[in-house]
Amino acid sequence: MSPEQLIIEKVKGAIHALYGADVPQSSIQTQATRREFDGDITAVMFPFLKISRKSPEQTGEEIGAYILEYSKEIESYNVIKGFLNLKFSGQYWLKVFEKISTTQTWGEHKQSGRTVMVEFSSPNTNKPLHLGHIRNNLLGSSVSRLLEANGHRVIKVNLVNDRGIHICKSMLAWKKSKLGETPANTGIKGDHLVGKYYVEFNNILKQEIEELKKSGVEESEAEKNAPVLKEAQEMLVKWESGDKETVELWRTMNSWVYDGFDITYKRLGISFDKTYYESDTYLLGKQLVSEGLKRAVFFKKEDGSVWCDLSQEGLDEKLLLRADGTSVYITQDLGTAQQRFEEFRFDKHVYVVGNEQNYHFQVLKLLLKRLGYSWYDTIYHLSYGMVELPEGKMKSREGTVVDADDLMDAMINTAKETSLELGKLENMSQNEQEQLFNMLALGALKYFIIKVDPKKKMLFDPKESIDFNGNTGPFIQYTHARIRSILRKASEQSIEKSITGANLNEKEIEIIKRLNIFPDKIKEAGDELSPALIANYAYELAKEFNQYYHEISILRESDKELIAQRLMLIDVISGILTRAAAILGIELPERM
RNA sequence: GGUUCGGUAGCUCAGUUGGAUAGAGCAACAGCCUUCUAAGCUGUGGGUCGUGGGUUCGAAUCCCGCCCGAAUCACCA
Repeated sequence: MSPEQLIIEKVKGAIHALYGADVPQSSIQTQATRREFDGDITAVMFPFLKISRKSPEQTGEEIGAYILEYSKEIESYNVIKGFLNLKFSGQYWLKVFEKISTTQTWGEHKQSGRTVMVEFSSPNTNKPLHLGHIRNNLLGSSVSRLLEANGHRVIKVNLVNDRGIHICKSMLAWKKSKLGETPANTGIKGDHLVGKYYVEFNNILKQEIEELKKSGVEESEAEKNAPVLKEAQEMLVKWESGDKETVELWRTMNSWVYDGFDITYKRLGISFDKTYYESDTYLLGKQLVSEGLKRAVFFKKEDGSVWCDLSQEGLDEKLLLRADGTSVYITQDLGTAQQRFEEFRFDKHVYVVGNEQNYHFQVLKLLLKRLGYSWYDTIYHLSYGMVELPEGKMKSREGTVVDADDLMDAMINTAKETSLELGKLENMSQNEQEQLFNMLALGALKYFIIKVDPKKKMLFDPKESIDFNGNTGPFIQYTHARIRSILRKASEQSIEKSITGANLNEKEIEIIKRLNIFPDKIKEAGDELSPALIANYAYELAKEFNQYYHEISILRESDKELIAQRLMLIDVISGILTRAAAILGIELPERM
């Protein structure tokens, strides 16, 4: 039972004994006592005044006195205004500490028997991954681990958008260049090479539009009628009709991209249980639409296109099939969702997709509901805000993006410079050093991105991201390295760690309280699908340790029992930090 | 215009089911390395929590109006 739950029981009992009334558990409000007051848990007295018919102070006094008399866990109490502050005994916290330290899986929850599918990443194959994708990937993978820690069976899936006009654009520009460039003959990473030709296409397009405008064509017309765009559209038709040459080129260029993506995913520490390709799924859903049409859930317009009227829900009409009978994005998503449900019978399906698609998912759920699927509400759109740069938004067409690979390289460089400056690596081999730089750089990047509430748009300031001081990933890594260093020294001197029953100081109790709420944090973060809560938790814990570190000398104490107990405490801290970091995907070094 | 989401210190962000004097980091300033790692610690300054009402013993938090910003409302994906 948590301290808060315990206090709720006690207060309930006290009110029953003192005033002969039963109050619902929900009316008993507790919170951690604020630092400036003496106590651990605070109960709010205001809701009970009608029952006690006394002042807030007097009510608090009476309840406090009663609890003190009948509870061995409570050491003292005080009342300030309507707040009853209760203080647990050191013995109580020692027991809590013992429980945490003997529970190997502290923070992990029992198997829930629920299956959760998480779709994330979902890249286009016409360009390399950029900062926005990094946020998506980091969110998706940390949310997956968070759900696993909550005992769910998690299936991570990726839906690769490998077909459509965008990839034709890259293909066309590549073909036109007649250079025959490949990753092998240029040494360029596959996704970057294809991305290069996507930018090239847009350059050609821009040029053609300019020329058309010079010859007197309106801008909007020029944008629609540029020859190169027509060519790309023709290419898409060729692809859809299975034209051998086009399909061959498409396969080749996509394979370059996949090789490139694999490298980036690996660096980011990301994997999937199943990968779907849109070229396989884009026709799915037509069946659903025609059934909906039969049952008059949808309707057909004169030109033959199929729509759903969502005006009742405050939305517009939504297109489901084009006049020529081909399917659109949402048709595909309807089919995919249904297929996945048949296959996995998930209890929840999380889509990690940017907030520019809020409307899309609103519609998707509504359509599934209209079609009569009872599981429509298990679909959850984890919508995250855009990543912006100090100069404004990123635009991949104009090449003003922060490339994922470049960014990681830059951060590894900074990690190297910073580490060498601080000069702590004398005893490390070249190989170990490289590993450390990599760990620090990715730790910094991951923490920087994950610590922000997913809903909010975030600003990525390169200057700030490479700062390894303060509320950062490297701070947590540093804290861990410090702890491991102490434990190494203790082990060299054969000092045992154990819980001896020595008195705990205030800071230690504070730390134990924080360790104690770790399982609740995991639960809360899992319910809200917000790894940011775990990031902040880890930071607070690390900060508390650093303060503790400066207050006392763990190994220089004369009392052997005290040393043993303190070693045990920091060992537990290191374990929890490691577990929290694992959820965030951050590796912690043994030394740095 | 409709829908959705944001607005907290100069900047980047936290803020538990509504609770006490709203917190971190960065930046600025002042201290702390003969001691287990100074990527650290301590202190100072910095706030009409967008705004106006309402509910309540009590509001950054809940409700309503307004202001500002973002995304979206395609026979693109």
